Amino acid sequence: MAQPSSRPRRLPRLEDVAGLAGVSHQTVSRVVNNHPNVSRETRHKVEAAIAELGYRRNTAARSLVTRRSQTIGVLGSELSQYGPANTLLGVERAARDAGYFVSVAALREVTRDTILDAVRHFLDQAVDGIVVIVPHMATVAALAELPIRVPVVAVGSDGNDAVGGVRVDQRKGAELAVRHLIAQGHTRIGHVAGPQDWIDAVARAEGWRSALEAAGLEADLLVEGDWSAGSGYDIGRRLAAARRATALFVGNDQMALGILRALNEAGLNVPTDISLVGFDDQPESAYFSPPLTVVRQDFEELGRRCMDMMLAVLGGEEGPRTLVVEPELVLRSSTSPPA
Amino acid sequence: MAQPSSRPRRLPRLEDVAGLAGVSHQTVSRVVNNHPNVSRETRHKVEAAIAELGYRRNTAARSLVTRRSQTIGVLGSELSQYGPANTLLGVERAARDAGYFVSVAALREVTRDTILDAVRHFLDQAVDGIVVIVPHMATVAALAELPIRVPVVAVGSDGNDAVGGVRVDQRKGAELAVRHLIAQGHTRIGHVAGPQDWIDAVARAEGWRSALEAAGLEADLLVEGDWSAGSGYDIGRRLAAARRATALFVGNDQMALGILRALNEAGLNVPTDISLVGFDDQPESAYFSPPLTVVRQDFEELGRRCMDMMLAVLGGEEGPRTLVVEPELVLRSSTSPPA
DNA sequence: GACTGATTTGTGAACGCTAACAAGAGGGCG
DNA sequence: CGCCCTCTTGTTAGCGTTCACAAATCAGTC
Repeated sequence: MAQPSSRPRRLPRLEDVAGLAGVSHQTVSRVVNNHPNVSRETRHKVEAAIAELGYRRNTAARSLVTRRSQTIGVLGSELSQYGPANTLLGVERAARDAGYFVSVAALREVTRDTILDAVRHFLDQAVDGIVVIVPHMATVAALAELPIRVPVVAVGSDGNDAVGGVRVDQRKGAELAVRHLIAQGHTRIGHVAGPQDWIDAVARAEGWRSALEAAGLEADLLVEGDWSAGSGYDIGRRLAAARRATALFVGNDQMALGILRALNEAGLNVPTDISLVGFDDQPESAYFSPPLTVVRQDFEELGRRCMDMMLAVLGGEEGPRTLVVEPELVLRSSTSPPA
Repeated sequence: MAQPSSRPRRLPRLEDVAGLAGVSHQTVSRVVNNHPNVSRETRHKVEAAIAELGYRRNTAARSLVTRRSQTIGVLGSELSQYGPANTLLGVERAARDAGYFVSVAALREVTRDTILDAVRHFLDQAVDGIVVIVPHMATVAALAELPIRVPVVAVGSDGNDAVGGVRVDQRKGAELAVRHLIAQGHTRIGHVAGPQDWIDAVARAEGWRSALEAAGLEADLLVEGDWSAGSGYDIGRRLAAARRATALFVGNDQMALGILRALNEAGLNVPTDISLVGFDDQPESAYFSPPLTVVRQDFEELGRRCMDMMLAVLGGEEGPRTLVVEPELVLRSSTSPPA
């Protein structure tokens, strides 16, 4: 329990444990690595010595010889936003549970160069795999460009033979939202999209379009924002003046908040005058005025799945290279039949 | 430029570069580490060889001998929230700029055990330092408990000789908010606090109290939430019914959102019936209905400062062990003189 | 009781790097 | 010319693991 009075100047190593247990360093190594061929008795002796000395194996020495670092690199952008942040958390949890370290590189700006730079950073660290949470179109292209020697799993992308993909079915989510509005009797349904260099933004716009077309409705009211509440506000003001739609499918919750604010200022009521559906379901959305009907995606689950796929690849499994998570429609009070 | 047709099976090492440049491996090492005593000519030869082979130094081998891993561990909780997430980003940026890797461990639950577990995780990785973004009271105590051999900087804590501290002056932020309300003529100013096992929550409550007392006003209306919009909503409903205060200083923006929703439902107007000040200033707060007056804290700057302090300590500097960042009051339309 | 095969343990050599020291080259000066 | 000093380069020995192999032990069998 108590610390030994004089602290040794170096951390104990295999050799020290071996000496105390009266075995060779190799035997200790076998115990530490759970090799089968160690007698019960020896194992106990060694474990006792390990406990007594507080031995922990040296990661650097280990990776030097195994050429594996037990580290997963997570390359992310917009990591302060609800979605990416929770995906990161999911990855971290699954990784640490599996005995991996998680190294993070955040991109402030997403360009070919910043991506390559971050990947180099990870390769310098000799990560065993890279999880990419950079939902831009540019990402996949940039990744394909450089000969990475380690497995890569990219969130939001479709998998291919070089890069695994785990994503939420954005298109389906969009269809859920739009079909709900159609079912309520809306016929003029607009879409406030995210920037079209984002994979998800494109997929959501496609889902919006396909759902409308399937119902024989016109898909002609699309405006592009930048995901921020501010851009939602600006768009909301314009839409309030035009009043062409009775319902809006909005690319994310933040823009929906800005739109809500603009409509409110313009004296329009949600949902009576205009219905609104958001996307993501951050915890706050349930407390907007009015509470926002949304398409929910489970980001943490997404992150966990990424890591599952990564572990499978690292384990040499041949499994699927792409994995799709289902979104879910959550009804609240920002939608109602048109007046 | 082009890849050599047959890719070597191993990555090049010092020896390979040395062979190509016609020098010893040690000279190459000197070039790589920017040692001064290398002739200009040799340096050029070596650099050319490095470039030709695409040599990158092996981190594991390097840390094995230097006993330094060039890695900073970031221990965080609530990392999906705006504040902690941005602090992490600040740390990451500063760390990567300084040539460090950033390893993350996220706590799902903050207890003595989970903290110790994560610290052990980092020590196994032989991190050079640990940045702690776990704004709970329990943190400092838990950290003090175990003999960590590396520098620790904790966000939100006051520094002591064992642990460096970088924090925003929460108390001052609270005072700014409350003084603003007092200046507008409010005399019944309540506080919706965060959980009192959070360092910041306590400091904000203290600031609220001290500002009121300094003005000779009663500090008797304090309710405790859990930071979430949901708890803000519940509290808001109760306060709307009681109507004891004409202004509320709210512990964070999310709770303010919930309160806004509750007051709205109750038919009360903000700011006419009740003024509201939030804390943090997440980007959305400017688009609440009405836009929220807040105390802003610069989380990314906070993270950068953490890393600055860490680098100073790692560099052997004796500098200050505690660092305070100033908050700022941002006026929007959720505050006005009482009716 | 020697032979076979499996199980358990030990030995030596990497892994790729840096630190410490040694050696060689060159310059200034008496 | 010889001495000392500085600058540059090379040599050797670890750092703490794991891997490949060798050796020792233990049964079981004829």
